[in-house]
Amino acid sequence: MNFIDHIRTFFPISDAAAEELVSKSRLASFSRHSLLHREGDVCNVLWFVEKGIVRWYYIDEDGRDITDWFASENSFVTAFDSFFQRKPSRYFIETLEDCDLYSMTYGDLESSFNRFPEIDRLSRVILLQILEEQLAKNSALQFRKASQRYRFIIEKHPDLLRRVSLGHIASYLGITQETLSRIRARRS
Amino acid sequence: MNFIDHIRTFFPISDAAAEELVSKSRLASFSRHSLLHREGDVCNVLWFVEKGIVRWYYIDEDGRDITDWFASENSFVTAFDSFFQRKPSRYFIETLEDCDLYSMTYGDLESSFNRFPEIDRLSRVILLQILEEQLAKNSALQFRKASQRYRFIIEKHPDLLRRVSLGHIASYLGITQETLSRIRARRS
DNA sequence: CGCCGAGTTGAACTGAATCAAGAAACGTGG
DNA sequence: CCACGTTTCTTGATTCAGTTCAACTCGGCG
Repeated sequence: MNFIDHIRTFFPISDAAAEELVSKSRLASFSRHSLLHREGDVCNVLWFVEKGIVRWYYIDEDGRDITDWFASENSFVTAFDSFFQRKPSRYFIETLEDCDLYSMTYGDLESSFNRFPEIDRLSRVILLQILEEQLAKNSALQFRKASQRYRFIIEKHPDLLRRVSLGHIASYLGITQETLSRIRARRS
Repeated sequence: MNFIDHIRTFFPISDAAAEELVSKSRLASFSRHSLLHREGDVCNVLWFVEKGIVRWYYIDEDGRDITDWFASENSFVTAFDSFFQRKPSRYFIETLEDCDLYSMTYGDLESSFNRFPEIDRLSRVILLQILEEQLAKNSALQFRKASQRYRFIIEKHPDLLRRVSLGHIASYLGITQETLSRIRARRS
């Protein structure tokens, strides 16, 4: 599935603008455990996951590797704290499987913004989707106990359980791997 | 301070677009504990806090009232899960002090989008600010213990401690009021 | 065959929730 | 301006979920 088809499921983009986006993007393959973006860098690329899954994480004050987000097929990914605002990021992005990703540079997207106001609007819509998922994750984790957090994954992102290692999921949920393992054992 | 002045601190808006926004917005006063928006409604208004402080919260599955966000002077507020996407919200918004708020309806903003692409872009920039604060809050809370969460408030939002009741801050931090009270007692 | 990463299991410890009771602050009306 | 009720905050005792640390299992792979 091409990313234009995906966009059209939620945003009525014109053929001209679609053409523009396609001409500015290119498809590339990455083997698993490729580092797409590194903390401290200004992120210059917006990716769209055609196939595979990537992980978005940071290293906290205590040196722990904490997963903030996963993006699998039909998701846009970039260092959202960096890409649009052109400043160094605190996140890393890595592939967890072999991936096929469309990519687009900031410069190209910027010039598309100027020529097609609807692309500007599209980017707002995508940001809203991201924001909304963040809010949903927040309320699923804040103040909830481990078993409820696990249920969140089961209900909202069941595919992750099959594709991602337990340790990454545990840090995504804000619990330890051991606790997640025990919870999963209880209900099986 | 007018909201146009605030916008101009981070976005170079033209006089024409500024004029448009001013003409579409109006200033109103609300006494403390006014309910600006209710769960289940589609939020029709974007507010800008000229004076005062508002709280953004939801009721979770167990019936607990959980504060997700505070907005004080020079912040934009709306039900971000509802306003742009025109669907029912799961959040409430209420004033915590007597407030002066600029407001703008969705319809007016929508028509401004069409006439001024830069307003479209401005809204994207504002969304990014919101998203980034959410990300920062996430990483400040996820996996951190109560005393570290408290430090987050002290460092990033010290004014809140003076203006907002302890119970609201505790739920914002994802801990109980009793725990917050004890932490605060330890260091003072 | 033996190593290695990923997952499981166990035991001890601990931070925070819960429940319950008081103290302090606030504001409303007499 | 005081008195009362309400809300907000503090303090204490108990309980429990989840972390930590450590050992062990399992399956794949060189």
